Amino acid sequence: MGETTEKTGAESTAFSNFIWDIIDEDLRTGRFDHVHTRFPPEPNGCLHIGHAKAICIDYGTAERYDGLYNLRFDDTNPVKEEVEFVEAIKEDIRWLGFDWGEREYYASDYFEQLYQFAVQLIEKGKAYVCDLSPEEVREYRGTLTEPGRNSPYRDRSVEENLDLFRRMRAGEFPDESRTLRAKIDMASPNINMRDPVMYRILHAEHHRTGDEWCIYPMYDWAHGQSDSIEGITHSLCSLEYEIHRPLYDWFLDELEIYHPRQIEFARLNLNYTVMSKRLLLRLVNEGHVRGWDDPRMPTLSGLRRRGYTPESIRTFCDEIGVAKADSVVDIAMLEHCIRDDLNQRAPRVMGVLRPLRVVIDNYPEGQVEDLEAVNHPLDPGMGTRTIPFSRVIYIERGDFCEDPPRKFYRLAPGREVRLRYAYFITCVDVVKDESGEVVELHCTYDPATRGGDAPDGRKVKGTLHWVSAAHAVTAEVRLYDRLFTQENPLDVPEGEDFTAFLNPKSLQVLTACQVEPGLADAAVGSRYQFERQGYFCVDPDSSAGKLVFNETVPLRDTWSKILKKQQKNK
RNA sequence: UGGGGCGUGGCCAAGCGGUAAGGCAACGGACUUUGAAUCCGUGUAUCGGGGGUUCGAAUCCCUCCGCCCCAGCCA
Repeated sequence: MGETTEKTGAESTAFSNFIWDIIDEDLRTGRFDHVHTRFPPEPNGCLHIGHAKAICIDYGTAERYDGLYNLRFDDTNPVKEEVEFVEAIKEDIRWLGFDWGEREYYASDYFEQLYQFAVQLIEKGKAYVCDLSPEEVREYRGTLTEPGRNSPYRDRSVEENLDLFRRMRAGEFPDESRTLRAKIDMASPNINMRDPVMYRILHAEHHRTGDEWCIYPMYDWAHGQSDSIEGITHSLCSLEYEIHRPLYDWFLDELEIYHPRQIEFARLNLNYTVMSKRLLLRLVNEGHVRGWDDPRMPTLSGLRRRGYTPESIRTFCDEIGVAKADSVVDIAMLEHCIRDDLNQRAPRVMGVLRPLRVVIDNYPEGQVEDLEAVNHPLDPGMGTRTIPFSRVIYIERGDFCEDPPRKFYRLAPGREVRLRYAYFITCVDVVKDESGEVVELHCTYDPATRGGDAPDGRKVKGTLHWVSAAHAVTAEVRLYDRLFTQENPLDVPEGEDFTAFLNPKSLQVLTACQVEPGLADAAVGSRYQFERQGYFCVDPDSSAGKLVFNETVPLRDTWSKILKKQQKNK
């Protein structure tokens, strides 16, 4: 992002993190003379914003040091992984703005090499075929406080192990009947070192290798060697792998192959949402959301559909920083990033979400005026447009109050306000239905205030957005709120489930919204600021004649704070 | 409980022995044809607690406390 390593002192301080400190040191001491990273997703689900953080760290670090980065799918478990996810993941990463070029790899590319590595370990007497059942393996492993016991198959001869392992590969044994295990130390205080499984038998079809294999490497056995094969210098990963590092070191050292340096950082947590593929999958499968790309989901596809820009997500990832402390980032930080980005780039339009009909009594029947409006008050380069004005318009229901509270400076009986880019109007009458609900307003306008300025210099406090009733386009607008009502949805009472905290009002659909006519042909994905309301994005559900908008994020709303304070003081 | 990590204002997070950056949030005010944006301003931070070393410690040592992770033939 325009950052170079030649920064001023202030900038380089602001952008430092402990990973870069380590890499600086590695480069200085000559441990490495370049930087090559990788992002290693498992294709078993969609990427979420937590992955975006990891990608920005992995790829951003490589960019910072003018190095390379790989994309490698950790596809070592055929029963969980699907091609659809590899495609979705690639799309998400590209959308985020990263290009891995030709360096797209798969752990499955290394299956044969990994097999040969395993044979090497067997030959060194460092791995053995174990016939213990899954339950027995668990029993033999011991507990956190008690050491494990050696497997009775631990001392098989090299020849027997070689033969058995070959036959495992040949498909002679059923699933779960045997495993290949590393011979390390069943008494290690680090449970990962208690003869971990390297291969398991899985008669399952793999999305890339088909039925070529019926034994598959465990992640722990595949990961470090994959990094080594690819010449990764800095293997950046999340904290939970820290305790696996001794195992990765052991494998690499026993194999005597190139040794990357692993550095662990804390994964991203956001309040009011969940960030695990398993839970996200449940939300999808149980129908709590409409899919992985539901705009309420923290998935990249969801955020994209919601209207988030890739730039805003990358800025967010930069701003939250990188550290080793577990933390929960306030969703307000993310919202700030998208507002900041959209404020600069989104053209402004007017759209009335909850229309209230207003008749301007003294405006000539049948007359239509084209009024000029700027597309972006901060960027004249974005040009202007015209908006039709006529005798009957719609304003926002919330912009009228019959008995206004203090400091309410919108429309009320007898009050004058400005219609943006149009005229000053004064409310002269309120029409209600039998139930007492306001259904229509009558106003008068001041012809001298065309464009929104009064020649006599009189001021109005309020400016309202509006739309001409005869010209407006009807649209559906989907308003979103946080998916969960509780900051930490996982902090559930006994017997409860995180779904208990699902926010019933996370989606609100408004079907009778009226937007300015220029929006009729808005392209799917285009983003706008509906003035005084928020940022909206055209949803793919839109079709010719049917516009659907997603609310990306509302504008900050000082008035609602004032109101809340007033009510509290009562 | 064994092991591995982590604890800096409400939330992130700099800091690496010389006397606590920045962002978000919050709260004032200015400005305003978006109650937006923008601009100004506002925090006594027990640097998890307690000892110690030092002229001087968030930074070094000791100790205690709290939180997270590991007992998948998941990744």
